[in-house]
Amino acid sequence: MPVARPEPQEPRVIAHVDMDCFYVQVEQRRNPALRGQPTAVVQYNDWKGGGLIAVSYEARGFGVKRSMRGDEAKRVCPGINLVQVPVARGKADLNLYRSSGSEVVAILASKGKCERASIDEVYLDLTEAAKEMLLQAPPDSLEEICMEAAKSNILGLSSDASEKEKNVRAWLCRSDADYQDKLLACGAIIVAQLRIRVLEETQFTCSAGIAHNKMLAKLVSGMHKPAQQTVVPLSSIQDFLSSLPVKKMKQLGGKLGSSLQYDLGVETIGDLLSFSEEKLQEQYGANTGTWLWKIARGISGEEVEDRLLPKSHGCGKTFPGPRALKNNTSVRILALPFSSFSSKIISYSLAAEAEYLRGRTRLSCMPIYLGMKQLENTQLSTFRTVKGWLDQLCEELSERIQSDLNQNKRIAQTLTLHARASKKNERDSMKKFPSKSCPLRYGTGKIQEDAMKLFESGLHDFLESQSTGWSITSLSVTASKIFDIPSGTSSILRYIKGPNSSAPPAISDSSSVPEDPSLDVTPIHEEQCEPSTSEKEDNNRYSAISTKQCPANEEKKNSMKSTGVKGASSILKFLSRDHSAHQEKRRSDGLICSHQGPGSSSEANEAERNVPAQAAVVDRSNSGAEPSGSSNTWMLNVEDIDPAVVEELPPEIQREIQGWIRPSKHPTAKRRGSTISSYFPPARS
DNA sequence: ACGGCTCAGACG
DNA sequence: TCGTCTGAG
Repeated sequence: MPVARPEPQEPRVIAHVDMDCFYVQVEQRRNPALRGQPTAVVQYNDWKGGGLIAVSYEARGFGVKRSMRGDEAKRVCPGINLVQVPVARGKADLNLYRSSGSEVVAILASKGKCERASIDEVYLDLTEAAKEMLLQAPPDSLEEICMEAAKSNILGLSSDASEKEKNVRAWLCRSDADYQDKLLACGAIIVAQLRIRVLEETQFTCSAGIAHNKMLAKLVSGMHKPAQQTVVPLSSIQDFLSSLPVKKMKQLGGKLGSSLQYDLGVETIGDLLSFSEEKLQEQYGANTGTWLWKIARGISGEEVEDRLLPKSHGCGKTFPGPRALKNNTSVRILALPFSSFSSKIISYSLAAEAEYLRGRTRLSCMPIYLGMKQLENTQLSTFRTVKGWLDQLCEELSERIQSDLNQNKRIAQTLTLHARASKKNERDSMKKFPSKSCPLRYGTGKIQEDAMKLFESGLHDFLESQSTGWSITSLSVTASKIFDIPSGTSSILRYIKGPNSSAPPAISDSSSVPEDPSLDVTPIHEEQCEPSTSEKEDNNRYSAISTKQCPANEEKKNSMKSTGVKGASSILKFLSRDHSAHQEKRRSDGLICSHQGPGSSSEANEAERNVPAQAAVVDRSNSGAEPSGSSNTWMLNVEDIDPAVVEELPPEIQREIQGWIRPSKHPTAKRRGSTISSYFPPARS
């Protein structure tokens, strides 16, 4: 539900910039032959020509619409070019569009506060820039208003055909306008210039709205498309809103808007004016009521956030209808001679059969025994299918958070799994599959492992001790709670490496050791992708400690003393717990609730939930040297830090490491002694 | 059995 | 806090 924000007293200049059929433009830039042609971007071409997700304006002229199928589009526009979105790991891959969007954001962020609102939209707060212009070079002093600005659409300005551009110039230069509209005029000129820069530097066109708040800017940015901008002068607001259908207002496109129509008889925003704030609050609660009252008057206090990057990364795929992940996709029928389901027909998956034929599955797993055995078997098989997809999704997610780490120095702290599932022939089939989350550990393999555990946990809750006939219709994994890594983190590195890297490592007994070029660091891809999927060129080159390859503790200490410690990788490796111990710990402390059979008690489970386990150590020492702003980053989970090793470090270093640790808020999470058990605190006070 | 895949934010 | 729900594009 929307909520009202206190509005700033000072007038603001806000712009909303919206790329024109963005995915199409990205494809047109990649293949210029598509320019000027009716074109649409589709995903999943196999079923009815795929679904359209972007349509060029030429194609729109033929009546092609978003959310037509490809076949349908061909019907109304036989000449249309259908471009498929890239596919990777069996799913749509939007990275091309994401990175193209970033190009645009980088330009638009140059003139003021910039908020990335979606892959192809931003809000700008141009207040300061507009004030500046009004002081330094007001529109009426400019001998020539830039062409693009003169092509603006001014809401409420009489748009007589040939005179329009002249009128617009006049409006932009009006010396008798009130202050706020003068600011808007400056904003319009700035936005026009920005849009030209975007076109020049990216070849993309965009449209924009310029107004005093986000709501109005957003409302008009799409009013004149493509490649145009629209300004909302103060005097035009009431007329504009009064005739605006409620459903057009952002946040009112869904149930709330419908409720306004059907429960209050409100058809336009203007109709809202006849309701008192109290009445609206009574109907929709204090927050939403006030919000409604205000938006009816063009008031919106929402600030433009200073944020160029997304707050979360998610990867998902749906498995609609017959493609649902289930144990009986291809039906084999087997009548059981004796079982509790003796009269029933049980199906099992082709995958399980194939496994059996390959000799990978033991006979006892095949459905020749009792009903229960058989159920286990079919579930195992479904798990395998789910795991396969989950692994794919996690692989993509891992890649995305790693490049976020390298390029933006941000760490995600929470991993969430969501699924949709349905039960066959169950009365309670309305029940939803619960989402589950846990602390996020970096590394493809770890993410895959944790995601699968989360899935099992969710499935357990979903099934509630029944276990037949379930299927999965969607899967997604999300990384969220993303924080900037604080700068000045690794004094430990400087300390250990010495003031400059030529100095001997202070921590080592042997005083002079040649600098080791981090050979012992294992790239995480190699570490964790056993079936070696097509390894792409690592332009996101990050490295992580491989716990697998850590020697045992004693050995580690010795190697530390004898060879010295060189570089972040060695240090992190040194700090980390050895792999088998780590595994034991995980099993006993249970970062994620492990699957519990029906009837097993849940109190232990309760105590082990939500144990923070994420930490990071980042070597930013060379980040200044990297021109791209991307530098190698080493990660270490705090749970992998060996407290015994830490104890041997100098006190100030110990203190620093302790500083990474935040006490668990969960008193039930019992720890032994000084076990490091918490996670790296986010960057801020 | 079809709009798929993302994102953000509010609420309890 | 986590999980659910709404809404947007």
